Amino acid sequence: MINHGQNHINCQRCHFDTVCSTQENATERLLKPPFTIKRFLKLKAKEVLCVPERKFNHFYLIHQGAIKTLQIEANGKELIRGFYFANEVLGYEAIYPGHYHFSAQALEDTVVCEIPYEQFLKSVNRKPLLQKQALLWMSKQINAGSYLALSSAKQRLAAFLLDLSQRLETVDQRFSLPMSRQEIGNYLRLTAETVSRFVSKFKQAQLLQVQKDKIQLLELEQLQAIADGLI
Amino acid sequence: MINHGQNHINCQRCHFDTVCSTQENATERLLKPPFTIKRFLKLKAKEVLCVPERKFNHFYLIHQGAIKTLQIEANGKELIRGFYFANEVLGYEAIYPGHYHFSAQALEDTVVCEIPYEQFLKSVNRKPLLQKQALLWMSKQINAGSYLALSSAKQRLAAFLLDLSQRLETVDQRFSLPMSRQEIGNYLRLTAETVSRFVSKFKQAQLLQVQKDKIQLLELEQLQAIADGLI
DNA sequence: CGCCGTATTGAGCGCTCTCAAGCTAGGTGG
DNA sequence: CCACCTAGCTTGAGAGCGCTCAATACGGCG
Repeated sequence: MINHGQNHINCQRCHFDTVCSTQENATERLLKPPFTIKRFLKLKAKEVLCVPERKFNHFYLIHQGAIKTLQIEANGKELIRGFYFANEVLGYEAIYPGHYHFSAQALEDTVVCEIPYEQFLKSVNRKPLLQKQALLWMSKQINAGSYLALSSAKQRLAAFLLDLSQRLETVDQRFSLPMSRQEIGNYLRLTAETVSRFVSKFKQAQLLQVQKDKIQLLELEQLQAIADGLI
Repeated sequence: MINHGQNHINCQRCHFDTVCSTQENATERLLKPPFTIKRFLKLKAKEVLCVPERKFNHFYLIHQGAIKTLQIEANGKELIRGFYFANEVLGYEAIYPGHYHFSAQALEDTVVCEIPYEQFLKSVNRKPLLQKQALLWMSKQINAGSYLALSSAKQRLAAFLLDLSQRLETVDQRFSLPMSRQEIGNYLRLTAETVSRFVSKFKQAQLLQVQKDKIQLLELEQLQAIADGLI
């Protein structure tokens, strides 16, 4: 089950710091009704955060862990729409339809912060800087996963790995893949076998080291060249 | 060359009506410096609206016509990122990087309205409703072209045609394709030949009528079923 | 009418998928 | 401690979808 609580959370780098009651001074807090603006949810691996058709009311900021969003196609296939990691926000895509049209599921033990949209809107109206920030985040989201348009499996996989290594803010490009080969393939429109084959080829070419979910990118420039279709 | 002017433009359905000087009353106008908030640009077919690396300062609302955005990949291939039609806005994706990372080119004779971003931000701060609208539009943009993730050529093409027929607000699903087969393919990650082949197959199956760029969708449900991977 | 760019259609190839058989690592129970 | 089990990963062989290359048809325009 989802565990609510606020202990041991580091809010220092949160996008929503200016929305957040913990960041506001006493005067501001007195002007507002006595509710908690944010709420933490602790999810175990594989736990579901939201389901399709659920009304959109909240953003979810990932504090720790990883989330995947997915749709079930009419033909029954699972289609992964995105991965979300620490300091990223889930929910912008649900504003327009007014409901989530995807499921969101934790890939590993994860802590998210639930931010009421209405509260966010009110906060935005009082804070021009937050307004500007919100447009920036959403603009960033529009550009997310643009490498999915690349034509070959090799290109998309190389671009995906480079993207991960950036977003996970790794040291030495060393990180754990929180998702399975099947999930990577599903996201990149490839089969798990094809993902596995190209990971092996990259390993053989000494562009990376990999052992199950432990991976380290070694030759960033070459991987980038592959993503760019130059190799 | 780009022709500036404001004659014969219908602003009734514009997203930005509340930003627009022509919509504001005299009192509001007196409070502001004497500049034109919006400016119309008339583009001939194939004319370029913006180029990569140009600093982002403006949204472009398409009043009439059609625009494509494209990038040149490192390997020299043209990659079409999106099509924009009447009443759609180009530019949200450039907020975050701070510059356009694509070219935008008119597919046919086109009229766009240039809206300064800074002006837009100021307007947003005074108008909570516009604020809410802006988030809606950007959210919509995040979801745009989601059918590009579909796995087969047939699915993507069917979804594309259905998308066009909606966005062009056609009568009887009858419309003109403003882009070439090559451009469709380029957007859908297919070759022009593959596009042509499947258009022919759809025609043969009497799902649509087509003659060069004139097209009429006949069997929407069947096309949708194809897009859904059910056929 | 002839020219040229675009669209169509065909034949063969190659990349990615499908299906299937090992392999590995982690967990369980004797 | 090890045999066993299971889920996910790897690797191989063959098939099929979409690409490449090429020939032909169409249509707009000078």
